[in-house]
Amino acid sequence: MPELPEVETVRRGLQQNFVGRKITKVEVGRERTVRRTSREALIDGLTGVKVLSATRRGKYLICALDSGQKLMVHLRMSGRLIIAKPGASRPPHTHVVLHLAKTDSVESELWFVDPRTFGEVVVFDPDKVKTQMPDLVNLGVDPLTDEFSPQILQGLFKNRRGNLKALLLNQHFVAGIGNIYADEILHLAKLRPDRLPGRLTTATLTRLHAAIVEVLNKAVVAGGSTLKDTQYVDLDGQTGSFQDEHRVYGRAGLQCLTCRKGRILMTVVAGRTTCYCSACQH
DNA sequence: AACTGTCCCTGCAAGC
DNA sequence: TGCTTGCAGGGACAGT
Repeated sequence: MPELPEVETVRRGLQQNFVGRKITKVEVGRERTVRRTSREALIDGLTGVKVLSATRRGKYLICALDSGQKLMVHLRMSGRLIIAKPGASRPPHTHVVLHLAKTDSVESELWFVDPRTFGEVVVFDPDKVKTQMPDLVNLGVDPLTDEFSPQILQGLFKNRRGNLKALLLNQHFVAGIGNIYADEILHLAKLRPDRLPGRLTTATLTRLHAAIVEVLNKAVVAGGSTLKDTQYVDLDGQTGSFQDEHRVYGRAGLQCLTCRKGRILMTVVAGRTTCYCSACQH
């Protein structure tokens, strides 16, 4: 499922294949994908417009447009952005198609494909972000920015109750961590998912901070994780390889690869399937 | 206020 | 074999 590393990989693809190009035509199939506004709003907002940049905040992709508006794409569970040649056969669940003007005499299309239809495509006015995109305003710190430090983490976790994993998954605190990377991060930091965030020492928080940065950066280098379930691929249709480096996710019942002593347990924490080592996570 | 549970949706896999 | 059932999960929202 697209989390920060997958979204960052897609962003890099957009940088290569989408930024600088002009959108000549917009097709919207399923209206649920544009539910925040409307089919007409997306078509009006994108037709004839040039793309200036592709940035990311947490799991949100944001492209600045020469109209002054911005394009937001969220892949949610099963969304994919694919660059394709005009006329290529579109996969099932291709809900939005952007036709791009020729560059170097090559025409192409950007497809938004999303079987589970949780994903979203929106054009919004940056001046009205508070009312049009409240979730974007309430987003926490992005862990791959310089702003993210052990001190910031300490401030966010201070006096927090609930459990550690739920806090990692809460996008209002740290933005971009989903279920897979939360489990991998907690394993690397040697912390149980049910630890109390407010009780962690400075040394432990420093270790957790380092684990967040390390896991996410390694996953970005690997091009994200592709699972059987959602078949995440990048803009060119390439799979990621970080699933080969997973140490706990999807390994329930197996021996721990890190300590070789414990077994990987599977429980439910914060309403999500959770895998951790019974021996080396405390 | 802060935390937990439910829902949205489809494809796939397990079980009868 | 062919059906039904359950599960996967990001984030909004309702409930406690």
